[in-house]
Amino acid sequence: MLDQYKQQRPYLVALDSIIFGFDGESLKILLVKRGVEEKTWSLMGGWLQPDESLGQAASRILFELTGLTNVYLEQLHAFGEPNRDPIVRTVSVAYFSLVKIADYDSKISGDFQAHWFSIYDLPPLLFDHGDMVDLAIKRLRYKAAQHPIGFELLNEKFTIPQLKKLYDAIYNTEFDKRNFSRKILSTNLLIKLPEKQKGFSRRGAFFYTVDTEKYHHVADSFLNFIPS
Amino acid sequence: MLDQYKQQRPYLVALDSIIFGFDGESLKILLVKRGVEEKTWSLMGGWLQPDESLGQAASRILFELTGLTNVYLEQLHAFGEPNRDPIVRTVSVAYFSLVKIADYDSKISGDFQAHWFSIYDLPPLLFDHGDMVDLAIKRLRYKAAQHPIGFELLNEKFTIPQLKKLYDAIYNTEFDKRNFSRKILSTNLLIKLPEKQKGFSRRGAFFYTVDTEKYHHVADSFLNFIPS
DNA sequence: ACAAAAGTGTTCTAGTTACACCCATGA
DNA sequence: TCATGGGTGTAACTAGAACACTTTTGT
Repeated sequence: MLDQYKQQRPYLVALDSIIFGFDGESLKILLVKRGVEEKTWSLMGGWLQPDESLGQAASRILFELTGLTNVYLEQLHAFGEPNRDPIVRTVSVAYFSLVKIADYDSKISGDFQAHWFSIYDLPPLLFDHGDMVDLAIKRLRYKAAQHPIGFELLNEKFTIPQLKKLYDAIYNTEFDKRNFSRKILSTNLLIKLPEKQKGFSRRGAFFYTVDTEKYHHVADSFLNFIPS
Repeated sequence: MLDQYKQQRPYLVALDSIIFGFDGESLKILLVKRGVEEKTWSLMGGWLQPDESLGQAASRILFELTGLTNVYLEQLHAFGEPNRDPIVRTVSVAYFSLVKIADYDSKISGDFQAHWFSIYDLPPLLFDHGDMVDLAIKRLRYKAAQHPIGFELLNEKFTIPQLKKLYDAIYNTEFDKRNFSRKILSTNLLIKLPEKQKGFSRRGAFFYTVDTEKYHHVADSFLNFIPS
C-alpha cells in the first residue's frame, strides 16, 4: 500500500435509515431500541461491510430488520461530527426510505423493540438521529412537492382521498380536494380501476394504481407537484 | 470499547470537492493532477482527520489547495462502491462548492497542476470522479432553479447581463433578457449601485450587489427561480 | 452617424386558487 | 330518508412565455 494511504486513520462507517410509513391517518417513522443504548429510541442502522456499497448496505440492513425489499431508498446525508458517537468515531450515512406500512412484518425485527411514531410526536433519539429525522422530513416535503413519490407509501391500489390524506399528513395542512384530484389526475400517472373501496365510506371511492411505466419514466422531470 | 464496535472494519474516509467557477463566459470546474495518479485529472480531495467534521474537512482541503475561505460549500453525496479506489477501500463524501473565480489564487496549489475546465469539455477523471461531477452539475441546475445561488459565483458587484450569462451557462441555453431581468429584480434581492461597468460595452451596464441580509433570510424559501 | 450592448412594456396563455353543490350508498 | 364521504365545474387571478423597439455611448 502506498504511503499516502498508510498514514491515514480509518473510521467506522454506519448506515442509518429514516423509514417513513403512512397508516391512512398520519405519517410515521419506524424506530427501534437497540444494543448499546437500550433505553433510547434510535433509527434502524448497521455497519458497512467490506463487500457492499453504501446503498447495498442500507438496503440489506432494512431487509434484516423489517423483511422489506424493493422499497424506495434514497441517500440523505452523511453525518460525521467527531463525537457524534461518543464511543468510537463513526461516520454515518443516512438514508431515507418510503415503505408500504402494510407490508412491514413486525415479527422480523425479533430481539429489537420496534415502533411506528407519528412524525409530530417523536421521542428523544440516540446521538444525532434527531437531526437526521429533521432533515429527512424536510427532504420528504421538498421532494414530494416536485416528484410524485407519495405513491411509494401507499398500497398498490389506493384511492384519491387516501392520497390526499397522505399529502395532508406530509405537509401538516389540508389541501382542497377538488384542486388536489385535478392536479393529481392531470399527471396521467394514475390508472382508474373498476373496483371501489368498500367499508370505509358508504359510497366507496374508486381505486387507482400507478402507471409504473410512465412513473419511472418521468420521475425526474417533475416540478411543482403540490396542489393548493 | 464494546464488542459490537470491535468486530467492525473501519474504512478510510475522503472528501472530494467539485469546485464551480464562472469566468464571464462559461461554467468551469477546477481539476488537479495529484499524487497517486499523476497522469489523470481529478477533483480536489483529501482525507478526513480525527478532529474535524466532514464539512470542516472539506472546507480545510479547499483552503489548502485554493486559498479560498468563506465559500459556498454543500454536501453532495457519499460515494462508497467497494472498489471505487482500487488501492484501499475508501468512502468519499463529495461536496460541491461555488467560488468567485477572480478570488482564486493559482499559486496556492503549489506542487499540484490545477486547471479550470469548461463543464462541457471535461477530460477523463480519476476513479468515480466523473460520476461526482455529473451529479454535481445536475444538483447545481436543480438548485439554481429554485434558489438564487448563482450570486455565489460572481463578484461582489455584477451586472444583470453577467448574471444572465451565468444562468445561460448553467443551463446551456439562452434566457430571454427581458423576462430574466424582470424575474431577478422581482426577488428584491439585488441592490442597484450608482456605478456602471466600463470597458465591456459602450453604454455600460449598472452594477448590482446582493442584499445579503435578505438573501440569507430567504435562501430556503425559493421555488421556481428559472426565468423562461 | 453608426455599431453594440443595455434597458424596458405589453399581450397572450396556462396554471393556480377559491369556492359549493349533487351523488351514491349503507344503515 | 338521512348521514357520510365521494366526486365534479367555473370564474377570478397570477405567473410565465413570447416578442421588438428605444437608449446610451465610444469610436
